[in-house]
Amino acid sequence: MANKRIPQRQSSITSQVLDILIENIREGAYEEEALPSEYQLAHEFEVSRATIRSVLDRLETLGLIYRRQGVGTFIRKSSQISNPLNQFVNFYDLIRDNGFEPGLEQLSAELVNPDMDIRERFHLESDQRVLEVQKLFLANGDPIIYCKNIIPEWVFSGKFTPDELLRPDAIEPGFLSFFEKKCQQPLKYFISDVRAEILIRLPFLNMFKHLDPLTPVLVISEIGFNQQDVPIVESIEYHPGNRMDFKLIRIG
Amino acid sequence: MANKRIPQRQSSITSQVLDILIENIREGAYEEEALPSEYQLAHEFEVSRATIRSVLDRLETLGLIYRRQGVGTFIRKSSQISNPLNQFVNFYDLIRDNGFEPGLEQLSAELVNPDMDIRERFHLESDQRVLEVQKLFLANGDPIIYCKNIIPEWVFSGKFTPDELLRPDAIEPGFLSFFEKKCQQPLKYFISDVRAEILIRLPFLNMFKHLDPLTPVLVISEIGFNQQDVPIVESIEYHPGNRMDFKLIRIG
DNA sequence: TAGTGGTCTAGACCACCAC
DNA sequence: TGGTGGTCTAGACCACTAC
Repeated sequence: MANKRIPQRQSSITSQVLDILIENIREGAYEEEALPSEYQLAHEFEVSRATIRSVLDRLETLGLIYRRQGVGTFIRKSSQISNPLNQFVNFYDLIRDNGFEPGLEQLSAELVNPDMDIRERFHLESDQRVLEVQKLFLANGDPIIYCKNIIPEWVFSGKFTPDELLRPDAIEPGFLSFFEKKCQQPLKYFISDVRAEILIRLPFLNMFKHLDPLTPVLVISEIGFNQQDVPIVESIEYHPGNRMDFKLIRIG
Repeated sequence: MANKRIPQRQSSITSQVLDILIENIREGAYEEEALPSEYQLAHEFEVSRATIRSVLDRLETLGLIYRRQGVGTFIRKSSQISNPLNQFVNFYDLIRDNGFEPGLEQLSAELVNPDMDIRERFHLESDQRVLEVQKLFLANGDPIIYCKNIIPEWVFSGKFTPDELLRPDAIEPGFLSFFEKKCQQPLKYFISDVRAEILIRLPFLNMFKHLDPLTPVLVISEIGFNQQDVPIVESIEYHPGNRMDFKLIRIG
């Protein structure tokens, strides 16, 4: 039960331990759903118990584990499938985790002059453009999520030729690493807004022809911020028909 | 700028500091939206910096503050209005915070024999009953949230006469303190599920007669667990028409 | 009683930012 | 350069659970 991997100083020790533990949990290490004790983990990873505890705190708010005082730390089995409302999530992986064959279709990608609304949201001058990408995620070939991303030009300017940028694989899969690796602007947090809609009231009805126009649609609009708290992306996601679970854990 | 209140050992120091800071923030103390530095707070409250940091961590995930390395800790102004998807929330207060006059109408309250579904969810034997409460929250007199609570009898048995229990003010307002104070079973966490629906497909259409039957409805079903991870309440909330913001902050 | 998680401390060093 | 938040340590004591 020893961990071969011991964190090195490059990114923070905490985030390395976090990654390792998440991987271990997903791979089904840890028999009986019980993690080693905090003392043991601290010893195995050669870090202090405080560090281990901060990692376990993260795992707890993510809903991956629960802890019982005097007993131990356990894997929350029901939540092996990630709950996208609690964490940054890659839809491609999420669809696969839900047992479907994921697919992606890029509908459009263009540099446009934003309207006033968008300009204000991103604090843009009137001559600055934004990249607008529309795409469709598929599950077993069926459209399941319609998604629209808006990214101000300054975020990626100079790093891509227009050609590279508009290619379907420029951003996805790996939305998050696009910002981190390619733009050197990792996302720090999202502010999201959740609401309900009806398919017939939405402008892209035609993409979901196979669905009843009265299908309810869960709409999540998110604004992503970089380390300096500057908004660098807006993402609006439409989930018709409640085909996926949106779980959420709130800890008092 | 000194804090008159210094935490005493009764509940945890952390949660006392948390309460005080939340109160200070809501009251608009802290000029310029900047909190004192962590060292200063530690000194004012006479606790260690680690304790202060764990409190600030909580405030950050609640979306109440943000931190800038090398600069300071600031109040997130946009989020003075609480985001109920991130924290335990009292709808009564939430409605008031959104600028409406809150109201509450209890539609029914009865002890019933649960169906199989509920029995399984709460691990109940077939002779155990549950309290089922239906209520309507009002904003300026208009119904705005329809809510159904289910609580197994063992949670409160022996603590109330049937008469007390079925009174409209037995549970609300102060849903959370009902469990903490009256049942001695504070809620530790909720697992929620978020989905979209359409008013016309729901069985209580008649309560929202003034609304278009095609109004979209945000549905949040939650199961609340006590300190021993035993489910003690189910709450299903229907929010027609997106009249309130459901904000959410996710931190990477 | 032994072992677990929960809380808290005191102190160190780093990374970042403004001046 | 000084002050801020970010990370990490080592150790203490408490509260709870199981045996």
